[in-house]
Amino acid sequence: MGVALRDIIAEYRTPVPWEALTGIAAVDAHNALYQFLSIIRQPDGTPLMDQRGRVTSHLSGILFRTTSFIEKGIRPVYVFDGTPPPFKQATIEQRRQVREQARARWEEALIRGEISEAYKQARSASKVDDEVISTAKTLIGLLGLPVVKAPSEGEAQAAAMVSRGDARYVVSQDYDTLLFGAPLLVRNLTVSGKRKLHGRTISVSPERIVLSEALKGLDLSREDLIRIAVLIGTDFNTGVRGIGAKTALKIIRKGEFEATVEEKLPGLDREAVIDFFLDPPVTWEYSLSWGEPNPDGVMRMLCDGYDFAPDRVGKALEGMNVRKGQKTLDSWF
DNA sequence: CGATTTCA
DNA sequence: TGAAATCGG
Repeated sequence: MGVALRDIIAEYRTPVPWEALTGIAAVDAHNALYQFLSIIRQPDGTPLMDQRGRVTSHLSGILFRTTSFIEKGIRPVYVFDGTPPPFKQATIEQRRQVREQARARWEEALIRGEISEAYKQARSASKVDDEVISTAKTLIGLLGLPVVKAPSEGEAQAAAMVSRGDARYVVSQDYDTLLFGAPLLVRNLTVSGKRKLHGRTISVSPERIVLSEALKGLDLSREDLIRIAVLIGTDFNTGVRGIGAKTALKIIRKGEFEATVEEKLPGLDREAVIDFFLDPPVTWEYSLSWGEPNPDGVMRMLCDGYDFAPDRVGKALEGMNVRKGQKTLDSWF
């Protein structure tokens, strides 16, 4: 779900204009899908669904964001998760329980007629399941974009692809990719530039975090940053209750990481977690090739399959380079 | 969230 | 016309 590094990383975020973001972007697919699933909902928490009751929030999100990226000169490659490491199991189980509780609370809130509470719980009940992943991959393929399947964590794979120079930056809301060594992370890469916060609409713009700048500014090595994350808690270990990013930073500065772990996190295999961040399983067996979008295939999938309105899908596709295959698109109107 | 419509 | 409201599936 992401490491709570925000309190020490925040000052190294800098606004970045869209024009500076052209080129290949390694998108943390799980992060994007979760975002879509959790946010694209009705006020009572009901997600977008087709007539058969299948969730379509993520398909809407991918379609419109991807076509918009292409128009802006951004070439996204969606990086998906592979098999999680065994020591992530506790986190996975805990999240499952949180989701189940949220689902129950969602239903209860609906019965009481508490709409905003229902929405909040529905968000927490979101799950990026196999169906979401496979339908997302199908749509991404029809849009002509490459997909990379990580051997393990998608965030690690995306970071490695940027390190190697196959992509310019990672797109994610989470800071975990920095721990995996992503040289450049871009957050808030949302098209509308608006977000609802406490019922108010605030404007958000893309921001970048350059890992080397953050490490230099904090006077930390990447391993130190990982140690801070371990104290706070990561996807692979629970942190110390009462220790946030600021406190963890002080502990690292005083050289008390080992002692703190011994005392507060007994039984934690800290080396295993640190090693995983420093040298995670990644693959170089991928090919980044952008094909032509298949407008007819997209229309068939979304309109025939999931009850999307042809005019809206067609309009989104027109923004892409559908010069070829224009005839097939016209035939839908 | 992103697109579209409504409203001041 | 631009920001706010709401629609989409």
